[in-house]
Amino acid sequence: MGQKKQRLAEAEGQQNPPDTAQTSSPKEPRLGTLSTLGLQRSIYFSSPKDHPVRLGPEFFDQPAVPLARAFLGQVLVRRLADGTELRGRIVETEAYLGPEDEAAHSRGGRQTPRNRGMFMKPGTLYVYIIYGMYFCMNVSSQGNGACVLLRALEPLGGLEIMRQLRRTLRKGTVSRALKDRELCSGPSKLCQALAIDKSFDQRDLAQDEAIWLEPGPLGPSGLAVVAAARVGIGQAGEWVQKPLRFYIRGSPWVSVMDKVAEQDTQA
DNA sequence: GACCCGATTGTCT
DNA sequence: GACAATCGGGTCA
Repeated sequence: MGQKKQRLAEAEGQQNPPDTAQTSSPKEPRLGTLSTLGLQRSIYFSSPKDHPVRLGPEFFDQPAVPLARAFLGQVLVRRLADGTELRGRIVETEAYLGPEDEAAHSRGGRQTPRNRGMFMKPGTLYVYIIYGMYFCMNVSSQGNGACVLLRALEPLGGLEIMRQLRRTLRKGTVSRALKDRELCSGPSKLCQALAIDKSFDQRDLAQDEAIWLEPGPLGPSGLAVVAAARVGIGQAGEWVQKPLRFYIRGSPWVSVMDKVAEQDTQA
């Protein structure tokens, strides 16, 4: 319990980050991340003319579980029509394994117009509508019908824009200002905050001009990662319990913490 | 067509 | 913690 308060306190302390919509923190030099990641630039990074560093197709070409882990710590960037860049560090993901995974939309090999993105090349976005009013964003991985759901971000830049987007897209009328921790702490919240809708379905995260992934200051290595059961999958038999949700331990930005899983992962 | 359900969120108690 | 909101997509007749 005190632990939670401490996390909250830490979060508040980390808040007020300069709301630098277009720049990354000077304390977090991007150089060095490549070696931290243990990746080779020539393989994992491409450098389109206007993006100095973005994760290329090879990054996404791995099975869902390692890809879900690899996403942690990386920075999702969304460029709006006016050029504003919104940034968030990925802190929580879920892996969906494909036909054999009873909780996946591709279970049993089902392929429909809606979930086509799941079967497209790794890095393809699969954005769908849930509960008639929210969006969820997945990224196709290696493996037919397998993908990774992005569940939560630590907002890094463009917080005020995110707040506006969340405010205007939320139902209801006049509402209080959202705290930073409420901006991207859920799969549909992050879609709202980054203005991601159905029009992003089947786009290529490795190529698109409006959305891409940059290597994070820390990358996934060196992070303590918790593996927990996925959220919100009711009837999927044994698949309900499988530890296919991954989040950064201690991060106050995740949507749901799982204390039991954290203890199990501790060892 | 008709019907049912959902990888969620926000509000109220 | 319980529950309503809201509608696209999947399934079945």
